[in-house]
Amino acid sequence: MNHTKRDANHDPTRERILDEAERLFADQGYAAVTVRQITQAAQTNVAAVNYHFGGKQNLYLEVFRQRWLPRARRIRARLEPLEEREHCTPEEVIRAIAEALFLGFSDQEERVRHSMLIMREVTKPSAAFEVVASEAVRPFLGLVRRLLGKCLPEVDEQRLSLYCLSIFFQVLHFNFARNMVAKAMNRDYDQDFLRLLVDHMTDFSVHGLDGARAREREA
Amino acid sequence: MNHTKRDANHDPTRERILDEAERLFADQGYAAVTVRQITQAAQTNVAAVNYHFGGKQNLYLEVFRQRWLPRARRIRARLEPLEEREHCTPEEVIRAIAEALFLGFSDQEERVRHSMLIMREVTKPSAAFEVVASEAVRPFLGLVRRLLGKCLPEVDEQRLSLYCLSIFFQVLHFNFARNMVAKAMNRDYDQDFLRLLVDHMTDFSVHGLDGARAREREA
DNA sequence: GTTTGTTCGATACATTTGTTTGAAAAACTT
DNA sequence: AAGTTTTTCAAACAAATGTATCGAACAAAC
Repeated sequence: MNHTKRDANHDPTRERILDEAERLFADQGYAAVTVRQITQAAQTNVAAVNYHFGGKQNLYLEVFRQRWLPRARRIRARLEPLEEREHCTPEEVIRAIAEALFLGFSDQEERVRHSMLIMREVTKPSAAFEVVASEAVRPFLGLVRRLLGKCLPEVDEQRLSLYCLSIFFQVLHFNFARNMVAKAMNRDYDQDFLRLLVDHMTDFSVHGLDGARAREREA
Repeated sequence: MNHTKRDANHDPTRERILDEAERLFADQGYAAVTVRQITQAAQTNVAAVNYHFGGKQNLYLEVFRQRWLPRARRIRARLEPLEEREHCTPEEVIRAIAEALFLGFSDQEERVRHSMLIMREVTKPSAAFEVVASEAVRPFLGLVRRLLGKCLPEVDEQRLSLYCLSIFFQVLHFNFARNMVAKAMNRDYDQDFLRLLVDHMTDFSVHGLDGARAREREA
């Protein structure tokens, strides 16, 4: 009855399991991770997963609900100030997106973990996909769309969506394919490189929109 | 005599296993697929995988060697005519890339399968990654770089690499995240939509390069 | 101190996993 | 047609997997 430790958010074991589970799931994917790996990393017993989460599958979902989604909301919140402004340029919007998704994490490891989990869900949707799509991806893309739409009022719906996707995909991809990028660029993925990526992304995408703006001027 | 199996050259057990294995691995990932699923789909015995390939891991590698790589080479071959031409515009290069990666497959299912396999290797590199990277990705990016470099002779190395990656990532992503795209665009991923994507990709990326061209003119 | 509810951990359990085996069947060679 | 090699299959194997059980440890309430 009493909420002694029932405030699940402060149960150390539960928290440790969530942390390690997120790390391992991001790193290896759902099927490749075993409950024993998780509990061993969290320095507890095999049964702990079933006790606290009722099974492996539910633990996976809980990772998204309690770890991934809050972070996604935090990232999105960085873009909301732009929405209140009366006017902003495409460059400002795109740079804000790039900065949010490249630099909006507390460290590199968190950024990679976050990107990996979403990429895995896109690659092989599970029950978590619905949650992620409706609670994070759709609102985020919607926000981006509104922001861009405000700058480019004459661009038609479909084209606008494509621009949003092109921008979003580039950032996502530069985040998650960092091994390939590091190899292709022959560079470390350090903070400086991330800043370079923000600049590149912004430059490339702002000009990418020029087609739309030219079309707009004609109309 | 009843040689229903041996004489049909496209029906030998080995080929069927490779086909079904590729389909399943692309669909679910290495760890999530069981040998029994594969052999059942290929209408043969569990032992067949070990007899023909020496194990699950090696079958996975063989899928890349015998199915994925040849297809990747075929795709790349579509770009090679451009290299022989004395001069070509960025638009021609980018459109050729988009067309190769969007329309260069015999059907939609093959395109999706192909994209999924590479994305999975990027997400979680296995022994196959080295093969894919050195035999397909590196040569492809190298070719794209040479083609773009020919059009934009004054752009520095690093920037050129970033442009190549931005272009490559967009196509890859539009290919593999088709569920998300279809949902965001509220459209089917049919042939018409692919052609629309080619146009968008080309338009967006050609303008994306304008920053580089402007910088080039200044120099 | 006793009770009561919660957390934890060693162990057990039933499945499922990839792989092996040995013999039958088929295909090929002579 | 007989002999040899290659291929297929059912069954078995050990290891690993997710989950369930049950009692000990613990903390708070009485």
